[in-house]
Amino acid sequence: MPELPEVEVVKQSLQKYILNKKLLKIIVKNKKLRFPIPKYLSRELSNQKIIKVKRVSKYLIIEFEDQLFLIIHLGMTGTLHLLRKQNNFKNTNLSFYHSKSLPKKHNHVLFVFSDFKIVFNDPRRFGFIKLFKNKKHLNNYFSKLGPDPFNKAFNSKYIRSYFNNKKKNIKNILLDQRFLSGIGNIYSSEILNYSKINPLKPSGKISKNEIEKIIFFTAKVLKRSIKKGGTTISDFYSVKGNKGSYQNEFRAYNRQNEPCKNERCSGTIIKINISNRSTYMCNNCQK
DNA sequence: AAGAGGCCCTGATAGC
DNA sequence: TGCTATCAGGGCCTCT
Repeated sequence: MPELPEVEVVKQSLQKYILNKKLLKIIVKNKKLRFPIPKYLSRELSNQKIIKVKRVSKYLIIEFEDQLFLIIHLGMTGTLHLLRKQNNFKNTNLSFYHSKSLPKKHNHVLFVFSDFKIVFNDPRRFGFIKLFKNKKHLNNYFSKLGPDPFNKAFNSKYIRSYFNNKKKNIKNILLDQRFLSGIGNIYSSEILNYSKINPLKPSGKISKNEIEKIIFFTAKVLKRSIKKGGTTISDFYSVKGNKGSYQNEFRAYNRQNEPCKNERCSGTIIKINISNRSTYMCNNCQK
């Protein structure tokens, strides 16, 4: 599910609550995720202070003191939820935790802080959590990823040399995290519709002008989506439980049989299948 | 060696 | 209040 904008939204909301806070402990309710959650996680991270919250590609990186780096990938359906502690019962010591959006099932991990908890929920279990004990191991893990779309390294020269005679179609290239990190199935369709490029076009045949469009619209689409709180199709929420609204601005994704929104285009959005994934494109202007 | 395809998993929805 | 098939935001692995 979550692509770069959604992970960025989660990062920004998460950071408000956990930055400079001490994690008391981690409770693992169900260790079965994409990779099993290691047993030593709570032991290593208990009573450690969080000094930085970052996003790299579709990964969240929570940095603790003493070179401990916790990586969270949300997979298709992973979400983080804030549970606030509230003391609303006068004359008693009773307290309860409140969340705006916490599902009842598939709450895998609880990160416990002094007056709130963060819950990692993931029905499909494609998400995962990893711990790296020094920066070298962390950097090594990310070394195969292509540039972030907002990084200057994602430029015309880099793209041209990467595309160099490649036969792989442009849609699959955009999804390839070794080329560019952070784009997924929704935003690849959006970017190619704005850029008026056929998703099946071999990347080696993409013109210099089209490369400029890809750079421009990638930044435009992703920034706009972050501004709108990401895309919520069914179950994406910020840590605070807010839904995104970028789905209201879709130009291609989920719009089959509807008119293309590009200026002076009378085409229709169609749904095609590329490598077993739905792809949306205009049958007129995406050449 | 690049590229295609299978697979991991649960839940929602459509059609019978 | 059935059953079955299909599809869903990702990415790793294997095979050719």
